[in-house]
Amino acid sequence: MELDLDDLEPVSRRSTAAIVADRLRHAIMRGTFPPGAQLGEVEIATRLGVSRGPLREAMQRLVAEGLVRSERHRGLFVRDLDAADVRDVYTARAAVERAAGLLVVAGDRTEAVVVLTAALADMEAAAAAGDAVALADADHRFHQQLVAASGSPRLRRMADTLLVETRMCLAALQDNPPPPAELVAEHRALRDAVRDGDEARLVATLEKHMTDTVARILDVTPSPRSSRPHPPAPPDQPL
Amino acid sequence: MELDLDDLEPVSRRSTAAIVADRLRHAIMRGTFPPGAQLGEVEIATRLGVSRGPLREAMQRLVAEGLVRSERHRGLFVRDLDAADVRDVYTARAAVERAAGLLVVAGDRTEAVVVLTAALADMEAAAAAGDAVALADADHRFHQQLVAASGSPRLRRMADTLLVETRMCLAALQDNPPPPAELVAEHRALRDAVRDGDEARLVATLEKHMTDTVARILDVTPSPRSSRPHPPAPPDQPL
DNA sequence: GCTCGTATGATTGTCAACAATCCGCGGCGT
DNA sequence: ACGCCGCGGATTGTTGACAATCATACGAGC
Repeated sequence: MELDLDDLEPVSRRSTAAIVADRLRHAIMRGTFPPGAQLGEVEIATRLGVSRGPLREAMQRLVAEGLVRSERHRGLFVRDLDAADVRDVYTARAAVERAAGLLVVAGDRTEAVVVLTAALADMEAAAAAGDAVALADADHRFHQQLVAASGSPRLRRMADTLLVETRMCLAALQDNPPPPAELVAEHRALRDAVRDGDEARLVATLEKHMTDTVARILDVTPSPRSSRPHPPAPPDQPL
Repeated sequence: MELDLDDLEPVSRRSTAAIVADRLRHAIMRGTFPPGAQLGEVEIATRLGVSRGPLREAMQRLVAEGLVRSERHRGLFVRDLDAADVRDVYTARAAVERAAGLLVVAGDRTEAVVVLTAALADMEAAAAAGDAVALADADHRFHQQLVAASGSPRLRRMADTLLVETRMCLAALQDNPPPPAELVAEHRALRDAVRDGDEARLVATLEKHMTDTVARILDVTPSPRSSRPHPPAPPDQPL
């Protein structure tokens, strides 16, 4: 008796707080609000067309995610990440994506290969076009769908949060983009490892990708203009 | 010129939203609000002596953590976890605690051994006294401090959330406690692995602990009174 | 007898105003 | 000239009330 009504989403959309949180997350990710910037409640509320009530709820959600820092009677500020935070984000990402990758390899990986290949194609296209932001978008989607393919909602949520923080880091130095060739090559290696179902190679490639990326970020951080080869990891210099 | 004023917390305490979020988290953890229960805003707000504004902010924080589920114009409900969620919590915990354990072993593990030994002693005392809730508390603290000793704030936050969910699972079947002897033994093995700095043994012990625990939980779930040995993992039976 | 439409009660979503607190600036005293 | 004190402006924290929405119960119609 059933038609194909399987995937009809009910009209009851999400709460406005969730929508506002998404909007703000996107804005922070894009760098619209630079790290350390104060988020005035009234301005943002009026700009989004909502009152301060829902806006504050959305802010609390972002605080729980660690994207904004709340100082009592001072205001809400976008968290600025120092070098230690960058390393921390990538160690956490390594832990989450490793677990997700193992689940993907252990399960049905055909669908995963499809979506990963699609994201990889977008990366290649963006790299060819020299579009840094599209490249970052595709990179983001690659890792997002890798974790999503694991079928673990908790790993997925953690990865989403961490990926937003990753974009925050990258937005701070988007004038100094990573070499697209290496990036694409590393992701292709990841896709290949998933395709072949090679656990060990997937894990090794993933961890190498993480350490490489954090090195790429931190090496160029201290002085964005000079590209000296390898200053041995400055202690804690802020971005 | 400095006295020992290092750890003086400023008078400006945290926002009330954070406080009520902590309070609610504790209540959910203890099982005061059973899974699936509706959380009436006015009742809880009046009971806590705050208005609905801060309470809603705290609720959004808990929603972001995945502890409560919000249905638009219906209300807020404590998330009830089925068997798949239990497995998911423990796979995520395994990923996080594995990474944290590796960081601990790679770094200065003397302090970690101290706090882990203290938590282990509490577990032994609770086990000897037959106090199930104290045992669960000590267990909680053991894993919490293991991750905290890694020095990674993001792993710490993830672990805290996951540990609360773990307690939610356990609260649902606290009338069917796990055998204390095995629990203590496994944690002692974990502490020993950390003490000896044996990466491989630590990881192996950790993953065994996780799979053992999830098996303990799911085996007794279908019919809490009958303790048949090993029904091979019921597909998705709710708690 | 069953189903559909309607009234009702309660709960959530939203808003605008009030109170408390903090930062920056000018004036005063030393 | 330097430091302390108080004030003004602005922002956040909180509150209570209003509007929108949904679940339930009851009665009419087929």
